[in-house]
Amino acid sequence: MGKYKMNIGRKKMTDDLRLNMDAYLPLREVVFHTLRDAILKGELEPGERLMELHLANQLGVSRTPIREAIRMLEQEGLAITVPRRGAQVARMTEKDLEDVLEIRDALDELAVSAASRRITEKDFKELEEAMRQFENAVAQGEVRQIVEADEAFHNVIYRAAGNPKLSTIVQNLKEQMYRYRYEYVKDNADYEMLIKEHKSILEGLRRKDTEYVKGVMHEHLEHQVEGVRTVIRRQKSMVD
Amino acid sequence: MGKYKMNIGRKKMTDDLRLNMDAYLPLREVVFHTLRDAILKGELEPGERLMELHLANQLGVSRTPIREAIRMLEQEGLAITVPRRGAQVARMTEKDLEDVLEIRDALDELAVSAASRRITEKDFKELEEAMRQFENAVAQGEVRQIVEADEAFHNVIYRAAGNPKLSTIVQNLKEQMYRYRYEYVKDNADYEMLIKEHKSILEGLRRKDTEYVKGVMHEHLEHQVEGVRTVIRRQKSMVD
DNA sequence: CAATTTTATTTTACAAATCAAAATATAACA
DNA sequence: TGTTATATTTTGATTTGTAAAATAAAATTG
Repeated sequence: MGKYKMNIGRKKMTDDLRLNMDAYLPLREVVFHTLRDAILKGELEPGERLMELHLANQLGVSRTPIREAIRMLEQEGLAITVPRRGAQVARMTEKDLEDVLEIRDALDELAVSAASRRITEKDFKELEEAMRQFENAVAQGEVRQIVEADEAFHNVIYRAAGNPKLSTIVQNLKEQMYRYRYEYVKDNADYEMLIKEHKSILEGLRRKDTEYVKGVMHEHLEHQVEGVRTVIRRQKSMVD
Repeated sequence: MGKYKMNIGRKKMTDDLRLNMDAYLPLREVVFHTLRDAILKGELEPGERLMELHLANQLGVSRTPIREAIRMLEQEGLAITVPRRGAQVARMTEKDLEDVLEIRDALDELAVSAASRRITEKDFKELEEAMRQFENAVAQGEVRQIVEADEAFHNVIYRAAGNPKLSTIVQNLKEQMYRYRYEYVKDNADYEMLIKEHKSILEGLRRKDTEYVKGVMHEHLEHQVEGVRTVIRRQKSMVD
């Protein structure tokens, strides 16, 4: 069974990747972050091949740091590699999406109940600030900013939960659907509803009404599922 | 601040690591699994340095696959690396333990409720088999077997939940405390209670009494926390 | 003799060149 | 046209070399 024959991306490879060298970090880290960003922003598309030599030339480094960065991406689930075939940007199926969101739902519950216990006044200030940013971004229609402000809002909550490992895991889960989420926010999102939900979450946290916040959070996530599902369906139908 | 001066392990490095070459896998994968097993079994102790050249000589490979394997361990949280200082086996603090278990608790809840919905008769058979194995191992006092049977029992449940990503994450969380758990099972565990709890879980799943199973599972985990906490305290006091 | 400075050694980080093996693309042929 | 043979590309792994940082050892000085 030539099961390797199918599903091998052969798409164009983005020409413009640049390293951000200002930080003093091991090259592999810089490469890792560069590639990850490119994947999350969609510059490197799902299925696109990650060829060592090509990337090395493009980024002006040797194959060594490229290879190490790919191992890291692989472990994060952003790339998958087939022996002797190399790596490609991970695709996401609807099932993958559902699995990820099932987990996020559980972890959001944890985050919310831990956060309602541990949240400080400083955190509330940050939440309010993130909300303002979000509303501003919506007003200006800046998709990138909208996504980032939403990100910031939720990160405050995860941080307030006081469990760094939780933040890391959720961050990783988010990353796996980031590219789709961007599309979703751009085309399908009901911003007004999102704003309302953020307000409810904030307010519920203030009242320490954990169950209520859990509920809102769950809905909030549910809306994303639908949006992202649409995007994935669309992408899939483009491939066929 | 010479903050790098402290906490650098300078322990002996195990002499006997062997590669298991029978599987046809990229060398980096074989190395990765070899090192991971060594860490989980405690052959490589927390804080022990992972020196490329040394490992390369020991395993009879070049530095390249060693480096790539270290990147993978790093991403799994089993090793930490400081630039220009190299990698060492990750240590775990009590706080780390609590964080991990807080997450596992949440994911166990998810696993249990998903599993009670999706579990099949075949899964039940496997659960029963794992229970038998566990009881046998207890009867014979084989610690390694006990741990493995317990592992198997819980893995059936995670698998029954039908969410592979959940399994992966939980697996990873478990790994981070595996070395301590082994010690705990050896010295502190109340086997009879564990057996009872397994029975209750199985029975609860049969009755599809999700809330009940969640409760037992929670207790089950709680007991582990205490045991592992003891081990960590002991290890810590040995370092000071 | 202790504390500091200098020197040497070790180790990581990265590059580059090389080779085998597998996968992919191309050309030749029936 | 479809299959087979050939060439090319790409990964996997090794080896060698070099620079820079960290660590250990030796020399120096107060």
